[in-house]
Amino acid sequence: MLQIKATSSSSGKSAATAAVASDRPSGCTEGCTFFQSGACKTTELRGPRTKFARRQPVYSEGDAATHCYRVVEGAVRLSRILSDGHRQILDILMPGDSFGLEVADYFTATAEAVGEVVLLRCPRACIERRSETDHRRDLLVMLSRSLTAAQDHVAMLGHQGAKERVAAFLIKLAHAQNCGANQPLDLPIGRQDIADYLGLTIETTCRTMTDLKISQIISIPNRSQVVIRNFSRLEAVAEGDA
Amino acid sequence: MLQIKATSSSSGKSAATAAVASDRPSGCTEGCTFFQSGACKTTELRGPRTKFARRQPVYSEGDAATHCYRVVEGAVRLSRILSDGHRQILDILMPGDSFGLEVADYFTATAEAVGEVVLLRCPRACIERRSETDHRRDLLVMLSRSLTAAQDHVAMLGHQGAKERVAAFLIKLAHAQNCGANQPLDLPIGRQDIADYLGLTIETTCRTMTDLKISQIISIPNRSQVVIRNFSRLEAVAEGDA
DNA sequence: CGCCCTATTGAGATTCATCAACTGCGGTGG
DNA sequence: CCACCGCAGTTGATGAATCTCAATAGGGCG
Repeated sequence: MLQIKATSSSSGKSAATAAVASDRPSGCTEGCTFFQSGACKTTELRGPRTKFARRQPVYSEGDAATHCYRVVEGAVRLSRILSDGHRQILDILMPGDSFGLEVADYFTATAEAVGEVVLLRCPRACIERRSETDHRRDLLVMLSRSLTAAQDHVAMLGHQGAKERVAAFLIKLAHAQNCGANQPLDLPIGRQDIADYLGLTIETTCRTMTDLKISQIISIPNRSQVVIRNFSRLEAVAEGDA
Repeated sequence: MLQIKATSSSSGKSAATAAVASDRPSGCTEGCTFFQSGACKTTELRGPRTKFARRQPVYSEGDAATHCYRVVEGAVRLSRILSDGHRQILDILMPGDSFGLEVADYFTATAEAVGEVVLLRCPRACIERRSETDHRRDLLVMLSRSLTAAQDHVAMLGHQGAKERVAAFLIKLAHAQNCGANQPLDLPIGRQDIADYLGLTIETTCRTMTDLKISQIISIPNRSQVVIRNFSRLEAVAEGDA
């Protein structure tokens, strides 16, 4: 299996290279809306932005946790390389999602831009300093959401088969994109990434998708799009009523 | 397979029955040290305590999230029942661990006492009200720790085989109990619980443990204890160098 | 046009789940 | 004290699902 090794040196300021706006080391000031609308997925966000190119690491596992981020445009994948060389994708972050919120000195996962990505970037010092209740609360909400997502992930990996996993993934994507039946659904990541997210091999992922295609539940116009033909049958597959 | 159905009605105040101390609905006051020493695992904690008997639910999935908790004595298991009836244990909480911190209206998992358990119980209103920076920060630390634990869990379930999972579980337990080689390690939960935590069947869990025993890596004096004979070999197994 | 990379399909090996039987221990009651 | 029961754990045999290795296809780009 093709294993994607860490695509960057694991040390140091991987994020600094593509900074678009200067980040004042003392924290984001009046302009920054990082904490605003913590519960809102689609908001115009002001404040220092940073752009990342395809495959560029935002930060790597072990880097000093100096900033936290929110996705404005594009998608980011959170992953870890396990000791056996395999990669586990912990989360796919879409616009509105926050990450890097760990209250720890060093990041415990690697964050990489999937395609072109625009991020809102907030120095950790900012969080320490800002004591306004609302901001703190928003931070709690974001962390809490990440926790629930991780627990959902655990539940899925624990006792579900390949069909259930792939179906659940497609449904989750459809919800995130607000995409109904018979509308094209964009896959933000490739097959290998999907496989690493679902804890499967790329082959099993492929086969399962073709099975769904043969069953007329989805169609696959091209490699980066899927159309859900029959939502309820897809949901049935996700529930294990295959 | 024996499936443990939710052991309580899924509605309402499952936690109230065994309350030892009265909980003032307006929040825990001066006496409560829920937030103190958020980073410390072994601390004397003051404040309202609650005792739970073996198998008693602390709260159930779907209950209103009115309180959060910290384990003082004993162990608590966090679990979900999946749509196919299977159970996934999300976490085993030991003394010092906090849970129920979700910033949501309803709990997304069930918490049950494994044996006799003593908990510290803090009304959610308390969190909303207390704006002291340190408390907020402690809450963030606790949530952050839960998130990292869940991500570790995901990484394990994603790409590891049965041997790796069981070995990693034993090592994790040993660390939690500060237990070295050739010392008896207490298993706080039974085989079925271990299996549900590791995403395996009880049979596979058993077999894997006997394999470890045959390999002289561990010994099993009785069903609730394990002795790690060779720590480094166990670690090797956990890393996949079986 | 040809190359590269990703995705797909095929065949065989391996692991784990499933179904089923049995063991060992603790408690209960004759 | 022993017989019995019940439960948690263990072991065995089998099959299904997934991984692995290998070959092929297809799309984008110089």
